[in-house]
Formats: sequence, C-alpha cells, structure tokens
Amino acid sequence: MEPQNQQQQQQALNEDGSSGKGGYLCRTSSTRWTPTTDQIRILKDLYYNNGVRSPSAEQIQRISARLRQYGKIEGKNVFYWFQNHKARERQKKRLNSDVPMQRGVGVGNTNWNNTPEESIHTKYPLPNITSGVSASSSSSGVISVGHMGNYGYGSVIMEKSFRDCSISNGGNNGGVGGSIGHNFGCVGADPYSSSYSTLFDKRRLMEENLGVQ
Amino acid sequence: MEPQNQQQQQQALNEDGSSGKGGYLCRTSSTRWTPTTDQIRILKDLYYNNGVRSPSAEQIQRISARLRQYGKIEGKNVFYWFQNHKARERQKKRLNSDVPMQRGVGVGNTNWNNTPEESIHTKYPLPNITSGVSASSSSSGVISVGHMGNYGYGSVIMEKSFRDCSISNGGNNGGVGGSIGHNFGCVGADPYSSSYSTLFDKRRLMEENLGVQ
DNA sequence: ACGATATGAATGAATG
DNA sequence: CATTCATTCATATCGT
Repeated sequence: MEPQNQQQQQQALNEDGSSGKGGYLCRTSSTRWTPTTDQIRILKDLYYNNGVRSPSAEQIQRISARLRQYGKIEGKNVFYWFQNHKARERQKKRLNSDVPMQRGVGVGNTNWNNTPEESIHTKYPLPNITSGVSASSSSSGVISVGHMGNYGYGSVIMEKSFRDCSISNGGNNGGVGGSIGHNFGCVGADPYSSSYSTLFDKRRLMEENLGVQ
Repeated sequence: MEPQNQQQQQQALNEDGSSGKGGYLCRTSSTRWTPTTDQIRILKDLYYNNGVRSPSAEQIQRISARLRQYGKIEGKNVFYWFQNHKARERQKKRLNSDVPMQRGVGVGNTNWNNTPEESIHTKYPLPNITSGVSASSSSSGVISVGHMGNYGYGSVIMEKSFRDCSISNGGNNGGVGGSIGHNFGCVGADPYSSSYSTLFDKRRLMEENLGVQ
C-alpha cells in the first residue's frame, strides 16, 4: 500500500451516476467504493491514532459523513473498511507466526508483518469521536483533520484504467448544492432488488453493523 | 499464452533471507515473491493432488515452512497463491460457460488449467499426502484434509453474483456548500437512536444507521 | 521495444 | 470475527 506506488485513487468527485450502462453491460460501473487518499488517510488516522477498531453505528454514521466531503461513501463502506482492516491485521499475524522479517530490509515488504503504523505526523488534538452518541455539543467538525496536504501515498494519479465505461453523462453533481433526486438511470426498474435488498431482509444483514455481535 | 511452460524463474534462490544485515538496498527481490519451480510444484501438488484449496492459517504456516527450504517465502505468499489459483481457475471456468465462446477456433479442449507437469493424475480425494515432497524432517503432514475436497462451486455453479448496477449512492453527496446537516440536527425523530429498537429490523437498521440507501 | 498474458498482491464486499 | 470471493492493480515474462 503505502510503501509502494500503487496509485489507483480516483478523484473524489466521480459521483458516477452509476453510469447509464453506456454501451456496455450494466456492470461496467465500478460498483465498489474506491476510497480516495484523503478518505484512507482519515480512516487510518482513526484506526491507528484514535484506536477506532469497530466503530458503532453512530460512529460510522459520523465518520462516513465526514468522509463524504472527500468523495462518495456510504456507511457500509466505513463499516467494511474497519472490519477488513482489523481482520487483515490479525490474519497477517496469524499466517506468519514466526517469519524472519529481517529488519526493514529492502525487501519491499508491502507491510504484511511489519508494524502497521500510519501515524500521521500532523498530530492534532483530536476530538474524541469514540464517545459517540452523546456528542451533544459535538463540534460541527466532528473529527476535523487539519492538514490536508498529501504527504505521501499515491499522489501521482494516473487516470484509472479505461475500464470504466465512459462516464456517459457528466452527471455528477459533486459540489453543487443541488442534490437532485439523482436517480441513476441504469435500470429503471428496481435494479438490485434481489442482489442487495434481499440480502438485507433475509439475512441478519450486517448484524454486526451495530456492534451487535 | 502458453501454460505449457510454467517455468517461472529460479534466480531468486540466493535470497539469504535473514542475513538482511544492514538492510541496505538488497534490492534483490523487487517486491514480489517469485516462486521457485520446486515451490510451485509442491503447491500444485497440494492443490490438485490433495485438494487443498483454501488452507487454514495453520496449514499455511506449515506449508510455507516447508516451502521455505526451496526459497524465501512467507505465509502470505502461500495464502495468496491458493487464493489466486482458485480464483483464476474459477474465473476461467466461468468465462467459459458464460460466454459460449463462439469461434470454433482450435481451442478445442479448453485446457486452461491443465497443469503441464503436475496435472491431476490422481483425483484429489485421496489420502496420499505430500507426494514426494517432504525432504526435511519436520513436517508433519501438512495435509490434513483427507478428502473433503469437494467444496461448493464445482458442480452447481450458479453463482449468485449479479452485482450490476450499483446504484447505491446516497442522498447527499459531494460536499456541497450546504453542508450536511446530519446529527445534532435535532431531528425530531432521531433516526438512529439505536437503542434496542433497531435490533429488530436489521434492514432498517442498516439503512438508518449506516446510511445505506 | 511493445503488447499480451500470467500471476503476485491488495482490498472491497460478503458470508457463516 | 474468521474466511472466502471478486476485482483490480502491479509487474514479471514471453512472443512477435
């Protein structure tokens, strides 16, 4: 991740109206959330510097709201991010319980068994978001991050692969207040009735979502 | 594509592994693990002749420990190897069935995953462990799975992967000067008050609490 | 030298 | 939480 180049972050504004499927299949639109560098930076900051590991629903809500200003994101993305991050950290440990890990040699280890650390050098008095609910006076900024300059992490950008269908209409309203109803065209008729919602109803659906494990 | 020649590369053997020392350059392995032919042979043997598809963390540890005598390797390498091997095998297969593969080109026998050397001489469900691998002491047998191989996919397939049209998207997006009112908005209803009520309907829960639309 | 392909690595999303 | 799946990125390798 960090140590390497690996730039894949795309702009934060690709609201991508799920693309109208353009001429390709309907699945052309990259369905999955692609975190922007800023979002990742913040998430890691929360994870490492704030010890957030399994945020509650309220926290997730706030975090995603805050991250939203850096790009499209949903609560579940935040949820999964923390889950995965934690799981992978553990798995890493589990897979090589020993392993040489010869000093930071130039093996170019993409961090698997090296100390996960992100530490943003910009230390700032971070408001405790963990408290969650009773944020009462919660500062509007919620987490506030200060320092936005990229300090590393892919920066170069390089245009994502042309895989995505051409945006078709520029339809992203990123930025402008007009949060129009925005209805993705894709399929007029209830696009993912079965793929997604079904899951929700059927399964406990993110039972963990609320930390209700 | 010539699967025929799986002769990866064997130049990476010198990797001392622990000698690391100064941790200076040591740019040898440019980052990526390059399995030696022996390692690949063993991995394939496990995969095809022993039905190992998704080794558990413990198995991975043992496997990697065993393979280490043939070259530098870490647990994650083994993990990824199986992960990828299985995924690609499935991917190929899926591609085949999905797309009728028009064009009667000489493709004839879809030999995608036919392993040149290893191949599946013997079906996997057999107790035979480690075919000729274990050179060193240690090693207990890695195997474990006496059989089980089966594993879903194979026959039925059916996939439930219709992840098309993402839609997703949330009501608000892109920053917007309007700011996001969320929390402390004192929204009369306070959507995600969580508490107990939420537990009832997971779906609702997800939507309300995680912002999934 | 490129372009295509094979494959290691990473990670979002799910499932159990 | 542990595991698994699907996709995608990155890069080594080979063919022309």
